[in-house]
Amino acid sequence: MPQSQKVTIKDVAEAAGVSTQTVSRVINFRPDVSPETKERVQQVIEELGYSPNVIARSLARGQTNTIGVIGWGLGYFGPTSILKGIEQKTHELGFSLLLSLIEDFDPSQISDLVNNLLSRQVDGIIWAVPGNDRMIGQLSSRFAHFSVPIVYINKSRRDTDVIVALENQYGARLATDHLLAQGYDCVGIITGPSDWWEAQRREHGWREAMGERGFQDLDPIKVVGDWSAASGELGLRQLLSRSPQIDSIFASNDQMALGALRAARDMGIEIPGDLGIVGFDDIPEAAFFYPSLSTIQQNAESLGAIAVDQMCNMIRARKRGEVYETDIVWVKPRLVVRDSSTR
Amino acid sequence: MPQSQKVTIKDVAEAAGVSTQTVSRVINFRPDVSPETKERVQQVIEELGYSPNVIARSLARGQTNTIGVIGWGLGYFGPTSILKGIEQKTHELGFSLLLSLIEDFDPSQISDLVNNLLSRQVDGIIWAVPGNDRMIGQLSSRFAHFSVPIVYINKSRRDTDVIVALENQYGARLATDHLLAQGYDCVGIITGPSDWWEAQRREHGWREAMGERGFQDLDPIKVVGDWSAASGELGLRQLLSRSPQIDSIFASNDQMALGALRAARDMGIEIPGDLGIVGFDDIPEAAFFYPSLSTIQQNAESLGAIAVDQMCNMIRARKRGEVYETDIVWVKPRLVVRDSSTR
DNA sequence: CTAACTAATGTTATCGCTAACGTGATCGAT
DNA sequence: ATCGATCACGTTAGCGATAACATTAGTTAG
Repeated sequence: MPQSQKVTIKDVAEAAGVSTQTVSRVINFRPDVSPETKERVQQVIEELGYSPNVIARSLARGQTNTIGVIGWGLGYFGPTSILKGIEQKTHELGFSLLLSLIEDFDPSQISDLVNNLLSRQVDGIIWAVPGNDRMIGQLSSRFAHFSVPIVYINKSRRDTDVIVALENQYGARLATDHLLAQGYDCVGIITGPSDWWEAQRREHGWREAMGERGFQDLDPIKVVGDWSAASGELGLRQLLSRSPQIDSIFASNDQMALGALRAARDMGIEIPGDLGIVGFDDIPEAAFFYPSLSTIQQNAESLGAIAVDQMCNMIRARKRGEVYETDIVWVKPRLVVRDSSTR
Repeated sequence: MPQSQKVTIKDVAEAAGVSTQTVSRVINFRPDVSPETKERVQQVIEELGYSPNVIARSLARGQTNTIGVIGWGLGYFGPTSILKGIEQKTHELGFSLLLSLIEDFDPSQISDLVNNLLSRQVDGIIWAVPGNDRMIGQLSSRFAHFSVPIVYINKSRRDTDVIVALENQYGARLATDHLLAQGYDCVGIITGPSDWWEAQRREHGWREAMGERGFQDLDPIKVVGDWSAASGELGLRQLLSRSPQIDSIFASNDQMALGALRAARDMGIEIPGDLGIVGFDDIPEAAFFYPSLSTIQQNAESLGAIAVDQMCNMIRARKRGEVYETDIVWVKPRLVVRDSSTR
């Protein structure tokens, strides 16, 4: 029968006829308690429905077992999956997760958020905001002197950081090479906003593949979207009116690919016959688009999980006074072939 | 130049030549500090880069300004939007958010999660797990004696709870009535799992509308899905082979509607000509399906925001020793008409 | 048989902050 | 002059736990 009002370690100690320290030893599984005392205390704990006040413990220990996450883009599949992975791993490792989401990239707001997390004494911070690179640059230097470890997900290399990142460039190569191998000749791109790291890397992979194929001036067969389906729809129209030789499209995410699919259909272009399309992300709906969408599958959840792992390593190292070697962990995406790119 | 290592209120007090209590007064905007002292202290705070330790404050005040959220279904549009709404409102009101996600409905795991949140001294808990009703019944009674307020999102009425819920039944009526008004005669349903509250309410709304239209035995024109596009695809096939008179479909969410769209196309059924379809949720992609999907739009973010508002009211009331009247807040969805249902 | 050790427990001080109460100074009203 | 307010602070005692040290038996070695 757990009580509704606060039972403290003191209450337990009194009821069991021992000191609070002994109770503390029991709940922390310290060795030097006699079996009888231990049992008695545990029984009292049970009876009183005691559970330790983690806040008080945090203050005494100087460690909260909490990590802060700064995220963006719930509503997009990738970021959401990353968050999911983070949450799972966090709990698995016995930490709690303090979540902050940002809407835009206002540096002062972000500063406030970080300070907020720090004053809540988080043991570490995971930066799970996909990358406006310029702005992250600013942050990085601000974060540099912080007292807690930081792990970044999907940001470009800088020297002093731990980063977990998807091989976006490799994924884009997979997509482009696949289209070329299918017999398409000219692969256009609908890319994400140009200051996003992810967009840059994906474009870079596409440029690489196309360059090797002998294409010189790639700008006419590229258009910039904003990750939305609407921008994909518009993008395809622009691309085809500008460069009719395009016979296939690599879209930097599945939403934009969906928009392109739609535009093609409205223009009477047959897919995959007249035009091949490959997306990026493998959102769950992709297999049910018509035609089903070939895409690059990224295991975003594992990105999040790895980030948490790294974080805990850093926390542990720091506690022991060691320095955790900064590192970058790469995660490979893979190609999923469906109907939209096979003729 | 903020320091990287801990500056405490004591350091500030010493540097400013006042007592810690005075510093405390300044940082808490208490009135009884002289302007000069206040300024001096603020300056020292600035210089030292002091920011209060929220953990210590929480312990002293007996309030953490943190709310715990138990969520499910990141990856589904509705639940994710709810979480987004919760996060926004939470920060707007100056609270922090401790996030726990569950995968399945294992009662003991859930008990652990809740206890975990409680031992972290959250000021309140928001239950944002869509509803397996039976299982929530069990929880409710366990939660009853807890010391913190709880707000449920989308659960059926019980006497002692505060609930924020979408009018699912009303939404389903909108969808069904719309199809009937468009001249479709027999509206079949692909519903969600039958122990989900949302699925039940949506089915109920459909039954009501169909009942008024004179339909007696509705079971043959109903099929149960699991919210996934795959189940929607399968569902439509089953439905049509069992009851060929069906000329339109209300799908309990947009993913299943997408699956149905796909099945229809594969079977050579023309939409909306031969078959009308309406979904539920209005996921961002819905407008770009082919044909674009008519659906019931729910403002899930506001559901989350309202829940947080309610929560804070309860917290405030409790602090003042008042009892917050338990209540249920209904949010109305609306119909969005697109191509899949207009002939 | 005593010094030295171990095992099992208790005491004290702190973690960083705030609530509650205490104090001296100033000031207008009686 | 005296009193009670008010102001502007300081002091003390926690919040609920843990770390570090102290203590008391009982055990072992020499």
